[in-house]
Amino acid sequence: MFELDLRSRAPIYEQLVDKIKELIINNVLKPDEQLPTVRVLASELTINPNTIQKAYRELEYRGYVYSVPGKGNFVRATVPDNNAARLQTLEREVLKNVSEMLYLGMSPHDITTLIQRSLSEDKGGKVHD
Amino acid sequence: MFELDLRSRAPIYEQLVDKIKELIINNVLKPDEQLPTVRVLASELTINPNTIQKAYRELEYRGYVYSVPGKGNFVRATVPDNNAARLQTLEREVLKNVSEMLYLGMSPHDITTLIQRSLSEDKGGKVHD
DNA sequence: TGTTCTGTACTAGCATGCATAGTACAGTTA
DNA sequence: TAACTGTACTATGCATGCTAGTACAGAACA
Repeated sequence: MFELDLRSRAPIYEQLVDKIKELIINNVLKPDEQLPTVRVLASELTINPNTIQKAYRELEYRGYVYSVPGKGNFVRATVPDNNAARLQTLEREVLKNVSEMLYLGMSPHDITTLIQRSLSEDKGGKVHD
Repeated sequence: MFELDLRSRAPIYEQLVDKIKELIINNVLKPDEQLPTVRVLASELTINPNTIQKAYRELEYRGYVYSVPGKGNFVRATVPDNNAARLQTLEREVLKNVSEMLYLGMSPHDITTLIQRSLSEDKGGKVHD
């Protein structure tokens, strides 16, 4: 399903959360689609099932996944609702990154191009199909 | 000088690195300006001097600071030179953040406005004549 | 019904890393 | 010389990530 960097400083469960969240955002994992079971994914990635479960619980807490005991974990159709705080964090992050890009010598024009490209390349759930 | 979040999951020395780097990028700390000494900053923030030193060493390794034994730590005038890899990381990060902003319902127009605003608000740490 | 899948909830142990305290030494400056 | 500076150690306490192992309840199905 994806790769992990076991040598990274970032905890495995957090890498899992990040990658799965990304797949959901980019509509690779569709709403109500079942995720791999805890045990299956654990044996595929050769890590401990507890680590997978920790990632799934975190994803559920953040509103990206719901779990049905006895059945499995599934992609939530609705977008998490505390957008305001999250959006504010994202904005700050982007501003900081843009500042550093300028500091490192990237031109405002190239930065604008980068953003426009990402806006038109949106893989979002509403387009395609 | 700044505040720390002792309850954060992020290590103190890493918060220090991040904040000082930000001050340098935004030209609040000018080139060749002396940073607070290890011991002074430690007592101001009521943390251990070793933690400050760890942050300063990290900043030196990343090219933002140089240290003169017996004198102190100073802001480096030149921009770090392995820009390519760092810029690539920043680009990926920005693309990911923009994707999530779209997913959370922010409009492309608002995102564009945000970026343009940050580009014109540049505090010009480095002028690339 | 019984089997096997699913999620969930524990305990325990190990390794790693952060932060601390403490001590020490060399270079710089007044 | 005295009082700064950075730097380099050791040792300790503590939190956390990850693992192993065990156990139990709900769901699906032959």
